[in-house]
Amino acid sequence: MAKIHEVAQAAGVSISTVSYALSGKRSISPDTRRRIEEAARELDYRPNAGARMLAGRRTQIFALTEPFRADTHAPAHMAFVLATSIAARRYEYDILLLTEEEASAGMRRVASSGLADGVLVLDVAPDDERVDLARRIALPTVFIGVPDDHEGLVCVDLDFEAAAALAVDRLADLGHRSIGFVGHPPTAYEKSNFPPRVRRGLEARAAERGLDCTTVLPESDGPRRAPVREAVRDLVEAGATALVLHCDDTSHAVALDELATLGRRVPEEVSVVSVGATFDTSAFHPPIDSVPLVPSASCELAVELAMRMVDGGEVPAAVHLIAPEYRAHGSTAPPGGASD
Amino acid sequence: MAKIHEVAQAAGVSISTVSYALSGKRSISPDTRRRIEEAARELDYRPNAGARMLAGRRTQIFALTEPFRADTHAPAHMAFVLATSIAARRYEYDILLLTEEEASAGMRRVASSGLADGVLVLDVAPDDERVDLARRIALPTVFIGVPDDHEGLVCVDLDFEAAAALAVDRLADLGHRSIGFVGHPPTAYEKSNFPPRVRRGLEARAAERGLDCTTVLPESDGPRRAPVREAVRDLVEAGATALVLHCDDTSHAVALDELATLGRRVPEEVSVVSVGATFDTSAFHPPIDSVPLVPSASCELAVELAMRMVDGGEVPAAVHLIAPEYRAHGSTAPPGGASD
DNA sequence: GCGAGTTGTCGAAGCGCTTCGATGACGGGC
DNA sequence: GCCCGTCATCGAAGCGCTTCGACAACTCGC
Repeated sequence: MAKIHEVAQAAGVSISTVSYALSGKRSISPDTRRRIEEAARELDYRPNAGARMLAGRRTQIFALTEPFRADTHAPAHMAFVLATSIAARRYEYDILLLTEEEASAGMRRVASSGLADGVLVLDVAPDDERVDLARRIALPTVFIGVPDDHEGLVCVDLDFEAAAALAVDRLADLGHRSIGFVGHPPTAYEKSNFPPRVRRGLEARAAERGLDCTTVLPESDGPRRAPVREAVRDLVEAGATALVLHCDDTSHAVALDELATLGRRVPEEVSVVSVGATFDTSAFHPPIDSVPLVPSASCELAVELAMRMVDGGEVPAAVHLIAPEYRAHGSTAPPGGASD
Repeated sequence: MAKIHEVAQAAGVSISTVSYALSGKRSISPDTRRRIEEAARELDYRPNAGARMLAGRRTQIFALTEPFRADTHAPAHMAFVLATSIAARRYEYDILLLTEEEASAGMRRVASSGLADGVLVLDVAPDDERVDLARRIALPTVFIGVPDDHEGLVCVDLDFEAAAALAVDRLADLGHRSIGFVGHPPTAYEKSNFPPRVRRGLEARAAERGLDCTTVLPESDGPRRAPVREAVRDLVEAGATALVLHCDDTSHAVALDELATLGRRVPEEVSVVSVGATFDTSAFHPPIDSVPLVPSASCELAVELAMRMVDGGEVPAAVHLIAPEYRAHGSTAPPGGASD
């Protein structure tokens, strides 16, 4: 743990010169800068974190609150944590984990001890307790997800309504007139904030385009996922020529498996699109079209907004919706037609 | 963000008195202490993190490195992260996340900037690159998991060999003579460090007890998990009266489902035990006996050891194995006998 | 009733860094 | 050739806390 003093000595300059050379906050002659950088490298110098926090007024840390609820979908969650961490590192920021009940107490603690420069809120519930807290603490806070009451908050999220609409448009454009929607289990529509948005967006656009749309929210159960299989069978037999899926990965696989069992080819006989649920639908058999969740997009924007707030910039309290993107993998085609 | 100065003023004492009263490092008269605590509460005072790091020589932060490998099992991983965080909070420590490639670069960075007091290493691979690094940095480091080369390291882990042996003993004691082992897919035996230990422990103890033991490592595939079903069928038809499972949750459920399909009752006709894989086997149908992974046990011990090292205590470089525990849920019985 | 502890409190010295204001050296315009 | 502006660098003042040593004010034991 070399100190700035040693670097200064090695480079034959004062410590303030070292500080300025390394931070770039004042101009330093090229020659001096080179000597300093060399000395710093040689000594593997990094500013002491505590001293830096105290003297500068940056901690270079964002707190990430994530209440690991019982219904938390681990893989998706991990993807978001990871994406946030990576996005933060781009700005030389580290992520401090605030879990569980600690989510609220931790936010308070971190705010009043000045441990973090900002807070990123993950796994947002419709009636999230962290909403009130965010309004009270004087720390830049960004929600990744949209709580019901989001007045005065900065939120970032995929535009789930538009995502669903995009899928509907694709199918409508191809000529489908009757589609089926396989959603999450019913409870998900109370505990999380986005499933209802997908459903709403889907049904609204389907109505607009004059499509017949049947929604099924199969219960989750054992390894057989009988309810999902049943849902797929019912929808297809009732005449749906396309399926929109908004459920977990296993249910996706099961739905495809059931279509295969029924002898319905994808996309020749049934088109399939996944909306706002999975990350990589190209690994399914067959690969399926999707309007995917893109954790990096949300997390990068969230971090960028947080950075702007830390830097004293103006960030309007608003819901920042990320435009969805359609990724074709060959699982849609005109009804009764050929692959597209 | 009240400062110690304000608390001192409010309580009518000097700042050093406040510091001592709050840290308990010197005796303070009960009356003074009360006044100080009251003032601190009133002002919602918390020592500034940066100042504390600088002046004390504690950051109150542990870095947690977790390289989110592609084959990382998200739910298990999350459970460990969570358990670590909770264990750390008991000592008033926070967790700083070091992900991905950042795992190594991050360890170096954190060590030389003095951002953390110690490092906890998660998701350890047999040939983990963090091993060398741990030996070089002058920061207390504890591995949660055991790399092949662990000389000079402090490691904590469930005693997987003993866990497997425990399951074998249970079955042997009940009178089983022929058991089947359903493991993870073959690749898991190269990338992770514990599957081989389970297998080794199981086969060794089975040999000791004179049991006939057949091992199958079914490939992982689609939602049907055909290989697992096949494995279960083959083992049972070959005469195994008990099944030891060391695979993911879905495979557990599939195995039970297959037994049901085959009309073999658990535990009357086939006993089933899960070893070192799942957290809660009581939710299966039927609930099954297990020697579970207990993230909290490993993580608590890891944190405790790290704390001891931070406090300058002597912690021998060694593998600290946690004794496994058998949890009965009624899925084992004497072969061809009644439930136990 | 006096020296020797004890106890409770205080002032001040850092911890390692950032940043402000000052200073000296230099160059260009007139 | 003088004045002023720029540029590169430096010294020193904190940032808010912990901790060391000092020191009154007591308490005892004899």
